[in-house]
Amino acid sequence: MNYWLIKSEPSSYSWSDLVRDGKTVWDGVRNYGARNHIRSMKLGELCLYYHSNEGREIVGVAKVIREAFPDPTASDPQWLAVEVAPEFALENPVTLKTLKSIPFFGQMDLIRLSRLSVGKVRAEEYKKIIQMGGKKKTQP
DNA sequence: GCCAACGTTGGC
DNA sequence: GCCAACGTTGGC
Repeated sequence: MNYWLIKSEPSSYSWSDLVRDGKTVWDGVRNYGARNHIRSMKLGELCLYYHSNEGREIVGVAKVIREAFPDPTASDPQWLAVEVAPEFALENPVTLKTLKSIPFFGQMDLIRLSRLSVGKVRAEEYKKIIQMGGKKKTQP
């Protein structure tokens, strides 16, 4: 079981958009590192959902409901997409600032490679973030 | 709005 | 194959 972190600017597609839609195709990734991560995503694996630029915080967790397939928005079939659905929201979003202030999280892709749109998350990191944020029971 | 980090492109 | 120029992303 792997854990991931997927980034989106709320102005283009926010967590609440995902909740409203029930699921979405995670497309538009045009970076080799991120693409490799998408390729390793397995059905049922969980992704921290991070809002970049506005908010700069992890707001919820999404689940992979379809494994990698050619990105329908790309003309080149090498680019891949997955499909994700909302799993649960966080009671208290965990901000980038908080993560940066705790040395434990210093190894995260999110911190080290700030431009990577799909990053890997260690199980311990995932657990701690959920602990800190708290599962929201009424969502989605 | 600025700038650092990083990826991509193109000239040589 | 190197490297400068340029574009994009994302934090601040």
